[in-house]
Amino acid sequence: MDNLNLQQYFIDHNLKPTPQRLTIAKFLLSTDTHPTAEEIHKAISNELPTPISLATVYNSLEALVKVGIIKEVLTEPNKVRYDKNITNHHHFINTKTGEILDIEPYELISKELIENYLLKNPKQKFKVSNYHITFYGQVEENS
Amino acid sequence: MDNLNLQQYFIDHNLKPTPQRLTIAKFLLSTDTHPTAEEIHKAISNELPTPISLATVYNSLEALVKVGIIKEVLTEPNKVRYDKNITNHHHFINTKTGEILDIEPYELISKELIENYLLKNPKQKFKVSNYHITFYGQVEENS
DNA sequence: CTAATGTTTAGAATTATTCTAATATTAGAA
DNA sequence: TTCTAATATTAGAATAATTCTAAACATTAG
Repeated sequence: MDNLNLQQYFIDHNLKPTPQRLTIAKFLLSTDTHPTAEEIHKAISNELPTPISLATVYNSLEALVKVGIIKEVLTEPNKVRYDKNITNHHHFINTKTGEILDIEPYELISKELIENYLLKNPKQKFKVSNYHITFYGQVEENS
Repeated sequence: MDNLNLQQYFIDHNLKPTPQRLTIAKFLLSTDTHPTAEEIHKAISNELPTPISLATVYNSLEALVKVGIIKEVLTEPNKVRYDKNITNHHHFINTKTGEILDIEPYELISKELIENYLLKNPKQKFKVSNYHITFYGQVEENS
């Protein structure tokens, strides 16, 4: 999403396209990493004419989550990371480095399979609206 | 696991079976919920002759995680919940109530399926050692 | 231009957790 | 048993991440 579309997206979702929010959103959309609020704050602090406060980073992230442009990722205790969202997807955690990789949701499991699976659990009927898989393991780069 | 087996398990894992640790472990093994350290502290505080400190609850939980009797569950931002573990399993989060249900891992996805799936991601080779699914949705009790 | 509304800010407050260093308990040796 | 070394527990301080507060600022509608 480029700058102009981002502005439009904000307006369409009743969110004022302030420089702070735009900068944070642009930064997140430009990276494949999953930074914390602190990390975002550091990363963007020299991209704005005046320093941005950490509170604004938190406020903005909350707003961006609300309009569905980014997502929270919970992988470590007591730390929230943020992920440019748009699509639903899964995560692979490299157990050696802690790195988080996005995994696209090619049809891994069909909704039917999931609901049948959950039916084995005898006491309840589950209506699954969404699911998220965290894979743990190691990665070898292909040559 | 009963009291005696618990003691033995601790000893086998080089963990002194102190009253505090035993009480916390017994409490967790007796519930299907996924309480926080605070909640555990409250729940057990009158099961011991002298009051237990919150620091000990944290220390004990860390020790119990280390010996593999319980697991951390990360479902909400900035909150760690604990789960009697033993088996690998998944979680269903009731989006209405926030309740967390354990889902037994009947063979939902085979390891081969997972690794083939991840192969679609072109740049890397993944060695999956484990995976965890969080399902989100609603629950209807069966009559 | 002004009022109303919404946004950002610094710093205080809060929450969950970890650290510290003093005291108590434990398990094993004497 | 009693002693001792190692470990565990404790209260309270410290820290980390986040949220709150209330003042200042900016933007928009009239």
